[in-house]
Amino acid sequence: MGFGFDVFLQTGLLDFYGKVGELGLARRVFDEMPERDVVARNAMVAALGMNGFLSDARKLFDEMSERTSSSWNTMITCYCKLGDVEAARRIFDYNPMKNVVSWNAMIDGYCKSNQLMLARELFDRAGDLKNAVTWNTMISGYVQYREFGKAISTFQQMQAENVKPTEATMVSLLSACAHLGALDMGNWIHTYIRRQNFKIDVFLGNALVDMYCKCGNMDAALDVFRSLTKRNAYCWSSVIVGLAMHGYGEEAIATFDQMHKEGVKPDHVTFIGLLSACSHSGLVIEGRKYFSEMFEVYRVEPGIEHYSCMVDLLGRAGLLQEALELIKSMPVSANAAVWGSLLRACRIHKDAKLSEQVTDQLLKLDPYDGGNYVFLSNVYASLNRWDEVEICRNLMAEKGVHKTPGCSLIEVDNVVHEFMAGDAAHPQFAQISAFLDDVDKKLKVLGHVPDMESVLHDIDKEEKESAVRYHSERIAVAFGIMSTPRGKPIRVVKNLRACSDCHTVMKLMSKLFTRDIFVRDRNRFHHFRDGSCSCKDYW
DNA sequence: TTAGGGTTAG
Repeated sequence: MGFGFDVFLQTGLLDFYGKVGELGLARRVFDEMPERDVVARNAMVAALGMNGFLSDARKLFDEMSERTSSSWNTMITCYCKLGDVEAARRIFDYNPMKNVVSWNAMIDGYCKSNQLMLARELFDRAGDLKNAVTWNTMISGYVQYREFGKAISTFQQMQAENVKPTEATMVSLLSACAHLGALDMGNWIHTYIRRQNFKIDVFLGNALVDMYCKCGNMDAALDVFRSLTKRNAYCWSSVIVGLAMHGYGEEAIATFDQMHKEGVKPDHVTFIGLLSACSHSGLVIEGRKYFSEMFEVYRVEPGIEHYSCMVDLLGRAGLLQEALELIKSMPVSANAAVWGSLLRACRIHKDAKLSEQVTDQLLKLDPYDGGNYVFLSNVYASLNRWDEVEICRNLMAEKGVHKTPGCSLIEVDNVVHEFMAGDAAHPQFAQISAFLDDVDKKLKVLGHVPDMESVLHDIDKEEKESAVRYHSERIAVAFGIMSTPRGKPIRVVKNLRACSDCHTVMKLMSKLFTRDIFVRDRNRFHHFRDGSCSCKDYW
């Protein structure tokens, strides 16, 4: 008995070392084992493969006189994790002991290598063999590639086939809701979680917190957060990012201090949240302090996103020179996002001279770099340099880069409706359009003059006006007001930043219709109420 | 005791 128990313990230790990346220690345990059964060999194959020694893993696997289904599945997983999905597929096809784990590992391998079609093909071929993990793999694959609608429809299919969802299913679905801003569905999932008595661990807890933050219900997010018995850096970061998005700068800082007190180490995402919180609330002194502490105290290396937050913070506060100095001191060269932050600040503070200088810097960026096309084209357009705009657009077409079209989402009666800028595809578009015309007339009476600054197309004034009116968030909000009961808050998610004219119109609409309007743009939440916005026009 | 699914930002 004693002998067998030793092997049992040693195998556990070997597995542990393999999983925490201590391959040397794993090897030593393996070499010193008096008896190596198939379980120990499987664990060693996994330890080698997962730590990058695929050929050693393969050699050990090939030498095994006896194999279990785990042996085969370990090889499939190792090949997938190291990016050789074709090799994994060859093992999968050849595997004489194929079981549901083999299918799941292979489907996940396709998902993780951005081959969703192949994943779905296998998923469909798996037929009745599928278990909850198979479904979860497919659903999380869709969420990872931002196919949120497909994730939800796959979940509905899972329910139709009477497969019981698990905590992992809920985590993926909540992530989809967070991205879509689908609060009603998120609430439904939370209720479902309670009814099923699912265990709310750090994964599920964080998914709930994040969903409530991103869907604009900060109170519910904090309720869940406070109820968690265990919180990791993800949970803290989600709350801090959430508070930042809602413009609660002081609260974000207090939360960060609490995180520090509880001994949870912040990561780079935590600092993105913290610094953007300072930025949204104009907390310059605090922002400077945390930026310098992030490496000195917390050993988190500032990345370009953190510099971007700081440029934004300093720029908004009118410290344009300091922002410029910071850009010059960056260890990596600035990208369009960083220069763009400074350019926005120049516009707010009406510094034409620096604006010109920054524009020059922007124009020096590589036009062949995909990320720069759109920004450059807008800069040229603002200077009325239409030839260059044309060149940028042609380059974009040539390279197959397309400008991200403005897109807004709104959930009405458990259905997420999607609107693109100037989009006439929605079945109720005629009514929406008439409604917006009517709103326009009312706003003109109130003295609203459309601001065309953010419509950078070489078109005449009248066309510009209609292009503004049909920005996606405006269509979505109009649709929301038309299709929901009086007094119900409107919640819209937009993929880009709100333009200044839409921002003004939203304020007026919140007063005109006595509605709370929440718009989550790329940067933060705007809560429009009674003619003003929670961002205090500072965004 | 060995094999498969889950979270923050971009």
